[in-house]
Amino acid sequence: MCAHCNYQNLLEKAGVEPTANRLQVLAVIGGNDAPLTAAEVFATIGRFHPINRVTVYRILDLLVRHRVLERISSGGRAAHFGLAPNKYHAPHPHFCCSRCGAVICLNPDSLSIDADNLHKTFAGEVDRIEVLVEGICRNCLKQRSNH
Amino acid sequence: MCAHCNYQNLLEKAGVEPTANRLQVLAVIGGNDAPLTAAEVFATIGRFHPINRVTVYRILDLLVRHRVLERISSGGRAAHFGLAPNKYHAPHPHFCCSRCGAVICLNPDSLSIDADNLHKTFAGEVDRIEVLVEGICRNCLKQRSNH
DNA sequence: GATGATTATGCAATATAGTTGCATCAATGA
DNA sequence: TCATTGATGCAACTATATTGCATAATCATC
Repeated sequence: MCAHCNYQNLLEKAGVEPTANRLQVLAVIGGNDAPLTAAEVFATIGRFHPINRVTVYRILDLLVRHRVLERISSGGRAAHFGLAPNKYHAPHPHFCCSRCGAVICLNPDSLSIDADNLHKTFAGEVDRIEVLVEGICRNCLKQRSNH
Repeated sequence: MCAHCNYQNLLEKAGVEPTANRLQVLAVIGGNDAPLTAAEVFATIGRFHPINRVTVYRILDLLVRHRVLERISSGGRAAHFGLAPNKYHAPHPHFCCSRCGAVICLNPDSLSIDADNLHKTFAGEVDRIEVLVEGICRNCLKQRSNH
């Protein structure tokens, strides 16, 4: 767990019951340095506690709606989930390897975005700006040069 | 068709045979002001020419690999496809309405990104930076205020 | 042209990711 | 204790995408 995050508190502040399953989901996601898919969360929890696949989907949905988690579009088919930005976690872009599919978090200040123009001119409501960097990851580059 | 794009040329320059199906796919996508899903491309072409669903998927894949099209992560489940940026089409962010799922193209200069830091420090290869703005579109805002 | 190789397409089956409907269980308040 | 609400489980289902293999079209060579 990150020193600043008490998962129980996070859930309560967001207005959702801190059930055992929800705490599990949050702990698994918070304990990883990269966003995870629903299937990964399910498999990880399932190694120690029985839980239903659908329950995982429902909890992920709920926590995204309550802004505890954020849903990250990964380039691939499955959505990834990470802790939502908050006081202690700055929003940051994600990298997605188009060869192996790995999704990793980038440093919050690796990119800077100026969205003034958007906010001034866009007629809808802007909730979130997601940045996805696509390319070939370090490992895949290495492998590619090995033949 | 956009004045600057001859689809036949686009395909030839990209090194792919300009078959009738490929031209169809490209024309449908190029003729729309917002990126389309595979299903939408399939349905649109299918109104006039018989084509197989799988063929559409394969053509989309091929054209993305050859950088004629770009795959846009839409927040929702289905990928969207638009013309890839080129001399005449600046890369631009996309907006995705979290209520109705609509995906629309934003003005290229509604956002400006500084990626120097990323390029200087990231150990992998960066091919593309995708920006997805999430929120509520104008129409949905209007509907929401109507009750 | 005819012939063989390569590429493109079609079709059926399958895989993957996510969703729905309904039953049950647990917690909460009257 | 009972009724109500919310959380979870389970099975079936939907949407999206992919695979394997057969056929058709195209291209290069004779």
